[in-house]
Amino acid sequence: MTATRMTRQRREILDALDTRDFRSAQSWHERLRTTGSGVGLATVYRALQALAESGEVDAVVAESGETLYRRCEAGEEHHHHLRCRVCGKAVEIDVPSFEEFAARLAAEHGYARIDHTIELTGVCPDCTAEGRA
Amino acid sequence: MTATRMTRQRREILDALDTRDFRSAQSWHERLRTTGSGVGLATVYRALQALAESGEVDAVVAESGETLYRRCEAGEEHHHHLRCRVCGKAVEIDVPSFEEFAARLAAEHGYARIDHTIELTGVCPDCTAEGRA
DNA sequence: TTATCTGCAAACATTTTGCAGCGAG
DNA sequence: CTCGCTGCAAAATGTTTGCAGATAA
Repeated sequence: MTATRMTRQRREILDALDTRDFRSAQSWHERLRTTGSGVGLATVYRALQALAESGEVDAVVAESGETLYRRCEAGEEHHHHLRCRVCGKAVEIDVPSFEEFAARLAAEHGYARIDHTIELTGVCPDCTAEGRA
Repeated sequence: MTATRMTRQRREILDALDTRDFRSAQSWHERLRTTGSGVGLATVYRALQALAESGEVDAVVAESGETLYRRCEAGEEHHHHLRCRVCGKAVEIDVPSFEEFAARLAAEHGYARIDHTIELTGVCPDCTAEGRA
């Protein structure tokens, strides 16, 4: 049996994740240190991985190859994001009928165990205003 | 002014790329060596980068964080892929009206300079048959 | 008690860069 | 002749792992 211990570090990470931004493991770690926590980087990586696996956080791979994490809404199901390339802020969007479309397409080509990723990126209103892009 | 010289290495890389598979830079490099070419790994990275920038190859980021490259059809426009998670084989697909959908959505949220990535993955018929997944 | 978690440092994998020499134009 | 390209090896990045000690349950 695999348990999951709620350690101080784990709690701190969960707390820090309580924002709507997608950030890299390193970024979260930095934020934690700033906030006074002494969590180790490896621990952050391990925790985020575990959380992603159990579905408590979303993970997306950026163009740079970094993996970005963000807290999921509780009980949330499959969804997609529109993320700002500059500040990382993301809004959740609804892609109606896409699941269905993907399934049909997959069947057509004989592919099994289909999965899909839709990444929408742009520059959010704030960043546009500040000319940061 | 920036020129682009057609060297032996560049030609070899372009030739090797003449297949429909998405592969990592390292994988293409390995293939080149097998084929008898002595191109250096750094050169392959630099060439693929340049080619991706000029639109001659497609680049996608895998879940592992690796960047995968594939030759583009000449004059091809925006399109998407259904890629096999096991062998990497990809078929091109058409996602009707998605561009339009993305644009509308972006406007709704005030996001500018929208871009999107749709990655469909699955296990292709061959790999399913061979129980490789 | 004891299996899991933690921190650290070392190991890894992928990609980038510095530099001296080569060679396309 | 020039300036971009190449190979090599070193460096940078992002992430993972081994291990001994700490600690939830």
